[in-house]
Amino acid sequence: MSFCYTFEMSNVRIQDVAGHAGVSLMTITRVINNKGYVSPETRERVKNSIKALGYIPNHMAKALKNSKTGIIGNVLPLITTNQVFSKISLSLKDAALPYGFKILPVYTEDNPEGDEQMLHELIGRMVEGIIFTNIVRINRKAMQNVIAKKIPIVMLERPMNIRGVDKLVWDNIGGSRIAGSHLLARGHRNLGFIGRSIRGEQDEHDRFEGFRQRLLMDGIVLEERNTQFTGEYEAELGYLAMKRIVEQGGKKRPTGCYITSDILLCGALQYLYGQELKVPRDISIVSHDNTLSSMCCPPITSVAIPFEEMGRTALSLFWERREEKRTLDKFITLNPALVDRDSVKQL
Amino acid sequence: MSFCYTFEMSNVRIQDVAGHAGVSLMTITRVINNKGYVSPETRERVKNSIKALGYIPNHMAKALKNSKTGIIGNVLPLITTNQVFSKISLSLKDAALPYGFKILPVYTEDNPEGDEQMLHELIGRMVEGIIFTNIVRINRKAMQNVIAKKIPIVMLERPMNIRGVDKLVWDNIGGSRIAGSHLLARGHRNLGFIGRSIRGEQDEHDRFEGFRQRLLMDGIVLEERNTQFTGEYEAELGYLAMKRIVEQGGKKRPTGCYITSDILLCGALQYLYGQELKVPRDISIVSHDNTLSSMCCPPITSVAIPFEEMGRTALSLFWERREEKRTLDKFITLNPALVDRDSVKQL
DNA sequence: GCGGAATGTGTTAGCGTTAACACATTCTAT
DNA sequence: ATAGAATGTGTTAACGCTAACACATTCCGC
Repeated sequence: MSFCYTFEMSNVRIQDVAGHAGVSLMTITRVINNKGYVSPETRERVKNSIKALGYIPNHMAKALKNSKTGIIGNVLPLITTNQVFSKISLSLKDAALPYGFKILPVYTEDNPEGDEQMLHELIGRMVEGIIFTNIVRINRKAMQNVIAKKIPIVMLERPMNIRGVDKLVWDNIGGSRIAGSHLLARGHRNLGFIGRSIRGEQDEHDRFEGFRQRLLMDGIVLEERNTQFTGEYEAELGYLAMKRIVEQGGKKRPTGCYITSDILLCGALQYLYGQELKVPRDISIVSHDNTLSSMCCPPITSVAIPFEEMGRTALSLFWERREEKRTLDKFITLNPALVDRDSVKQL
Repeated sequence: MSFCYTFEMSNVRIQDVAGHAGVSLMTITRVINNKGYVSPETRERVKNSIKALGYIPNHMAKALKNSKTGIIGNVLPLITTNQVFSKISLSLKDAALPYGFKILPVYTEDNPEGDEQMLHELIGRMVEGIIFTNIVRINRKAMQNVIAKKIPIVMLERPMNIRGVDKLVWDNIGGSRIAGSHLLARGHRNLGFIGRSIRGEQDEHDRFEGFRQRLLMDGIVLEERNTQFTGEYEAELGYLAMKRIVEQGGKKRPTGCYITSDILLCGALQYLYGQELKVPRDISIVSHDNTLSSMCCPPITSVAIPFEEMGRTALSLFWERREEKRTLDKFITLNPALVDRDSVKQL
């Protein structure tokens, strides 16, 4: 009689707890949600019943009843080699915590139908906000349907041109300018550039333009043979790009080079390693992203993406629209900073 | 009258579609779920109404009604530098697709209370299975509560010793033996080892033991000064470990070295780079994980974790327990394979 | 021409939860 | 003493969906 077994029913409902504690189910809700009046004794009894039965609240039922899930969807491309995405996702998760929200990552399939399905997936799960990471080309109509539902939306890094959403990017032009300044400040005049593409997304275009323009400010023109566009972020393409720059340069090869992605950087360094060219002895290098650059041989000076600030800002944008009913779109640009790892030689 | 506006109500319910199409709501369900008889004309009309109203099924309500969510929880540690976890998570996602399941990643907080909360979170979301990645020390009682609910559970990489769950690991002993064999086959006799710890998790212990034993088979004893345990997977610690091995070895420093993690590898390579020691000219290296090793300078021969197979096997274990009502626990060990990148010199 | 199957649609109840209201009882201020 | 607030608990209906059942109508074989 006084033995207290833990009954492990497969599904303990509030109703069951109510029966066990000898009260109505509303009292249980009140204890769980800390709402309304419950006498201390009853509260204690209910708490014991909850423990005894191993009751676990059912989020689905709660969500259905309250139209609240406490979930923000995070749409991101599925790439494990590029840590940029996972770092952003992580920063979002951390930033969401104080607001009492959870981040639900979902991956783009990179086709218009998949987009629509993914958005339906999110809406169907009753997310209360959506944060898009690095998504450019999402089905426009599907997006507008979501916006019409008044769900706060934040677009990170590569926002699409659409109204009713907030945009948050870091300053790729500024970051690349900093990279250029750093190389110039240490006396480099003959410079190279390895990036993904100019005919691509805005961010990559900006990284090229920022660097080019900074050089121009000092009257330096980026030579065509020292400018390599790879088309994709792949180590192998970085390797080939650096190979071309070195081979085509001959004696006149650049003394310094800016590489717009740590993935490309890795490949480029592999080529240099094979050629017995040392950094920064034989060539100075600055990269962008600051993800893998700390792990490279040698560690590379890199333009750091402000991940934490990104997460925090994204969530405050979400919150403003949600709680403060802001309807005006915001477009925020964060400033990157250089992490110096001495991969640029003083000439 | 014939104009067809797209009404963007914030919440279109089946009921609304039913009203629009002039049928009862059951007919709508039948069309959506492709169940039961619906005449072609009615079906067409319903489909049009669904489109016109922009109806999106509510997963929460569905889940509540059907006790089915189509979601498998994936518990994993939150580390962005180590790609092992994200690669496993990705392989699970891909493997889950043909079964019609989605993977919901949740992160461990690394404290017993957090564990319990996280499990409650998953149960509350009505996941139909849980896959633990690299989780050793989870609140035992909380785990048993979950097992009692008959939710299929698979533990990957570092399974805890508990009944009622399936375990899936890769052969760390075998993998390290392969690493040893590779170095021995190319004539190396004076060998080094850099790993995390022997007093730690089983997997790291196995990686050490496998390597040590393979060497012993050829009568080679791993010298203590050539054996470095770092305690954590951090690049800096790999750097220091390699530094010690090289400095303490002097002229007798090892000709080859096995490093049990790509993170440690990166640090070790940075030290070698700084000392003008080239791989494999001055020292040969084999690593474990095959994540960053392809990005290193130079690319490093590595024991590859069979990520895809891991995902597929994990899901078939889940499926067996679920559909085929298997109750006997399974413990499966997968075999790693060496990816040769010529970072070991023939002596 | 009639029983049984196939076809097509509707009604009811309930998944687990909680807001809104209702109803007691006790306390407080005048 | 008594209105009104504070305290404590219960009842009802609904969130959006679908299984189970009910009820038509048409078709087919003998």
